[in-house]
Amino acid sequence: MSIKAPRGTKDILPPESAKWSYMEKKAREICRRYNYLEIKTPIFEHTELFARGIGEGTDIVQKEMYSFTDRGGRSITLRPEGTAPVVRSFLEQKLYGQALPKKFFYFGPMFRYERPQAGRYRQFHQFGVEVIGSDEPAVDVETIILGIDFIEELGLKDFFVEINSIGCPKCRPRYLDKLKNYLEGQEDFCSNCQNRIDTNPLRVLDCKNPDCQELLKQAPKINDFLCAECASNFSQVKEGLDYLGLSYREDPTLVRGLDYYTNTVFEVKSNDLGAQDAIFSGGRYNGLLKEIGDRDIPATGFALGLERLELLLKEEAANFGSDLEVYITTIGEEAEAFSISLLRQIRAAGISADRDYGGRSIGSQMKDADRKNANYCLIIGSDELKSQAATVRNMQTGDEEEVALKEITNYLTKSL
RNA sequence: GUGGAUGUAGCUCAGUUGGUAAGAGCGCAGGAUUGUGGAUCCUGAGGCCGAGGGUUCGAAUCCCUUCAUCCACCCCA
Repeated sequence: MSIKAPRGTKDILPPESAKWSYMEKKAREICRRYNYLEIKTPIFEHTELFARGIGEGTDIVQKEMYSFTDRGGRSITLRPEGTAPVVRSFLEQKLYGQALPKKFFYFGPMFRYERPQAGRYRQFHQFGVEVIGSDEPAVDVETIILGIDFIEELGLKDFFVEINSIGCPKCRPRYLDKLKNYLEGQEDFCSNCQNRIDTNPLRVLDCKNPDCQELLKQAPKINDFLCAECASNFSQVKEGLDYLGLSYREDPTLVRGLDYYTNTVFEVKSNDLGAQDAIFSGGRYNGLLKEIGDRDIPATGFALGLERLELLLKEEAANFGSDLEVYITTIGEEAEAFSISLLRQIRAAGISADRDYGGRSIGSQMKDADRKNANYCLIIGSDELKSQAATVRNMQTGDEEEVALKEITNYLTKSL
């Protein structure tokens, strides 16, 4: 094999693909219950959308984007995340003229140029929700609990929620000043952190270096600097989560890698993943619509990594495949020819049915039926053609019964 | 982008100091059972030993390069 899938991409084959269908089906069902409607946006956008939306200084924009120049000389980027495109669409289609907020969900592939690792791919898939046009803490709470419902109904138990508020453009600068002052007074931060003190001091907070973490214990906490509005907003979010009985950890060092966040940010992590342990995360991005479209409209949402979720669903793979209901084995050419119309008739009745195409021995056909986990085998040979009946074999019990051909779909429908 | 580990049959893996070493199990195909699956037994197909180059009389084995995978860092979904 000379041509392989590009680095960081992968094929999703049966039976694994059944798990993906199941995850998507479940997500759609939850969204229906919460009255979130699907939005589909292009897989590529103008590079500028992400540069401005996500932030020029972020890792995503600086080193992770799949960007190229198209034949018309435009700079195009394969979307690295879903929020900026949804916001672009909202603004372009002038949805702000409708009753707000608008509640959307989306599915689809995202692209980031990174070294692949457990739970991290260059093409990966996200399920996300966005609520545009409300500043109510109740909306933040709703998106979080929607995501929690989703993963809980898929059977996940071993996860935890971390939340924080990173304030707004009114109160954050005051905090950043204080933080910067403190950080500059320390000598012993790692080189990475040293660089960030100037470029993005907030990001110093989530450095994983234990020495840095130690130094950060004394650092000023943003919670002490939130303006009255942000503080009230944050406590209402926490109150909402309390009402719902959702336990969470407040983590004052939780900040996000994307520039557009304001107020509430959160991450939901698993204990069963490797270093890439975030299942879904998000928060409020009240500044993004202004940044992209000069309209001051608040919004909030999250994105969930489907590959990571799928890793956590690995063990129950067997539950997601569906068995074949009927397998037709034939003996002789006449029976084989006849089975074509019988198959269609059975399939038309809504029953899944298949056959062997190799003209093989009855034994081989039965073996194939067994491998496909068929519930019933129909045996059609010259005897059956003569009597216009089929031998129906229950593959679990081995019991066999003669059933008239014109009764066959009724019989199968009742038995299955 | 940085560091470490690993690439041998469809899958999981053996392969000794470089020298009859291209192997096993599972899976697949056929048969024992030509009209009956699962168990057992028999037979068979399937490999450029990741790729390229080098050292050597001789390379799956040693060296270099490259590609890929896994893990960690960075960062995130």
